[in-house]
Amino acid sequence: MSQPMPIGTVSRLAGVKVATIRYYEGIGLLPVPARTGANRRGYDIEDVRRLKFIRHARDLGFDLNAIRQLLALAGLPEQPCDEADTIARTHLAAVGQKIVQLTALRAELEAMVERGTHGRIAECHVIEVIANLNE
Amino acid sequence: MSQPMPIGTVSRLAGVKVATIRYYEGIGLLPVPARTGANRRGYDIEDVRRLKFIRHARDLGFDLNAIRQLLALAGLPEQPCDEADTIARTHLAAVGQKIVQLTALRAELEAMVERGTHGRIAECHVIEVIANLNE
DNA sequence: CTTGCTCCTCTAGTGGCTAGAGGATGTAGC
DNA sequence: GCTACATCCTCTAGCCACTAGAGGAGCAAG
Repeated sequence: MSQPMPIGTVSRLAGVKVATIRYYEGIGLLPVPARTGANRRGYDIEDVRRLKFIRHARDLGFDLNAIRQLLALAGLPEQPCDEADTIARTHLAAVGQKIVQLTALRAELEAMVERGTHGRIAECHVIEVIANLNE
Repeated sequence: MSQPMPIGTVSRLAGVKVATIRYYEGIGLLPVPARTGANRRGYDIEDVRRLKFIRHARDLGFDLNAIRQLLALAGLPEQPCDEADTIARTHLAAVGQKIVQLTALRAELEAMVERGTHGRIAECHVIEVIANLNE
């Protein structure tokens, strides 16, 4: 068997910070690793794979709860993949919603900023708009 | 002079929750109000205006730090409004950035989800993509 | 043997609130 | 006056996903 890796190595290989790895262990997202004689955590390739999975899912915007479920599913190759699909679709819908919101927001901000930067605060369009927004 | 309003009334008028008003007071965003004999906060119209300003700015996505600056500027009508404009433009740029990011994300999620929901986890496209994302 | 890196644990902070405990006061109806 | 009930008070802790830092132990190279 291969030597266990120290946390710093796993961190580099998986692209996840040392502190974050310990955090994931604390919340039960990563299994508690064996310790060396000097009380250091020892990891193997499987841990690196799991951390990469987590990081990729984070990059895709999944929250840790969703990732917890996805990890559980990934460990059951015979199960149907409906559930994983549902998680992904739900997230996709949320991202779409967010884009819609932000796009509306951007339009409002653009309208607000459009008029030039000249003048005193007393006539400042930005301040005015915020002060008098409908309702 | 008008009677001071209790916090619940201000809350209703400004559309800001009671707990949030107290929170804003705690972080110095809202001036510490006078108290009635029974130790209750007493507010006036000016406080309602300020809270509405804060809420509108929050709705526009400004963070409390930016709002703190905008409030300070709003109180100086003779100052030039460049600074307020800059704050708004900076925020607008951030929103634009976020939209770009989320749009890219959405494309990735769409590609991931596109293939049907059929099959076992072992062939699940969603899990596969997350497990093997580049790098 | 010293320097400097990595590792350990533990605590507290980030932003912007929200929820709840536990108690005092005010108001309305009877 | 009494009884509900709403509203107010303070204080603490929780949310999410980390991050930062203190304070100390161990390990490898020169």
